[in-house]
Amino acid sequence: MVAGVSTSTPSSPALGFDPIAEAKRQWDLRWERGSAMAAATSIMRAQQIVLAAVDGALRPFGLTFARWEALVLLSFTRTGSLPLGKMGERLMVHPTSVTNTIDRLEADGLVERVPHPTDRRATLAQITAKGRRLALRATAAVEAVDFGLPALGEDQLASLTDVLRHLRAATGDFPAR
Amino acid sequence: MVAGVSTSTPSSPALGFDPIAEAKRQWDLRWERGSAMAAATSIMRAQQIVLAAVDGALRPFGLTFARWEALVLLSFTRTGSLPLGKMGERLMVHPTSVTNTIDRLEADGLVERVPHPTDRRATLAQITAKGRRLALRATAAVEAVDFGLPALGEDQLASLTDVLRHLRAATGDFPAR
DNA sequence: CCAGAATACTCGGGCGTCCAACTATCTGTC
DNA sequence: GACAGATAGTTGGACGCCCGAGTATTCTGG
Repeated sequence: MVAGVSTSTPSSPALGFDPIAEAKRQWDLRWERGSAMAAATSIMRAQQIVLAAVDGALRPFGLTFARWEALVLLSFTRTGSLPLGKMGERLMVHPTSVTNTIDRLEADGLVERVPHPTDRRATLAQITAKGRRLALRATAAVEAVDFGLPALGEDQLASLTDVLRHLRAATGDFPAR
Repeated sequence: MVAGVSTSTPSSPALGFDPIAEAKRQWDLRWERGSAMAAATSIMRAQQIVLAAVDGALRPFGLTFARWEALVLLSFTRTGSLPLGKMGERLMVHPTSVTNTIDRLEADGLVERVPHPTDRRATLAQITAKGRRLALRATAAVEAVDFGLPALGEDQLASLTDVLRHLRAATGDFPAR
């Protein structure tokens, strides 16, 4: 988790109000930076929602968001393989997370570990034929739920991605140029 | 973890480009809904960034985002206590997560479990004096890092919260009215 | 050419989140 | 008043994420 495997939203809306709006109201009464508090909390919650929707769509295929992302990344490459380190960079996760993800994909026969041809330190993850087939079907399912964002229009999606790109750039996700 | 305790961004920007922009480019060549893919991925990554920043700020106090949120929620109430179930609703997390969070806060003497006065099924989490003191100091630290969003302006924060509110409303986080 | 630094990956541990299942208790209805 | 159903919380298991530390290999400067 950020996050384990989840299928649905944790709790039903037993509340009669927006919990984040309420938190911001309370916050503004006492401290500073209420807007940042509300935005940060919204991001945390949005991640839960997206993850739950996508994981739910992937469950029938025995995949999770993390494993599916790795599979798709490999299927995008020319050779169907990538050093684990490169995968970590592209997926923006810690090296140990890649090890974990590939462990599980390999156990399911969707990926194979093969030695790097020239660098004996490195290991390549190679997608299998079975992995390619599953990736295609799973991807259709993820598209079908619109990545957990069916409620947003094209302009909202663009706005979201744009604002978050500023955040990522400032945090060093990629050279701000 | 959603997500364990993290202090910094996982990998340095060894890449010369934006991984999400690159993924969208590749995606648009093959499938549909590239905008949703990019937005969803951005949300996932933004959550990691925010969590890492806030957890880092809270580390000196022995707290995490989840535990700090719970502590602040209790400190906002009139009596300094709340049934665990209510906390789950407000924090928008699964009941078992609340149990876990309160377990750890209680182990540190920041919270106490007390029986509900009228409902013997329920348990109240009661913030202690020590908990109140720590919450104040920890909150200052979280404000100091701007909730992990120092790069965003007031308008960007508002835009972000607004778009994500649509998403949450559509997903049933609260009555859309 | 070789020692020290850097890089690639793995292992063990900790944390947070969810689900399924279970116990205890309350509530509504006949 | 009794029973079925709903509600509150916990336990055990699975997953993903991170960090610190350790091994193997490659790179680099004197």
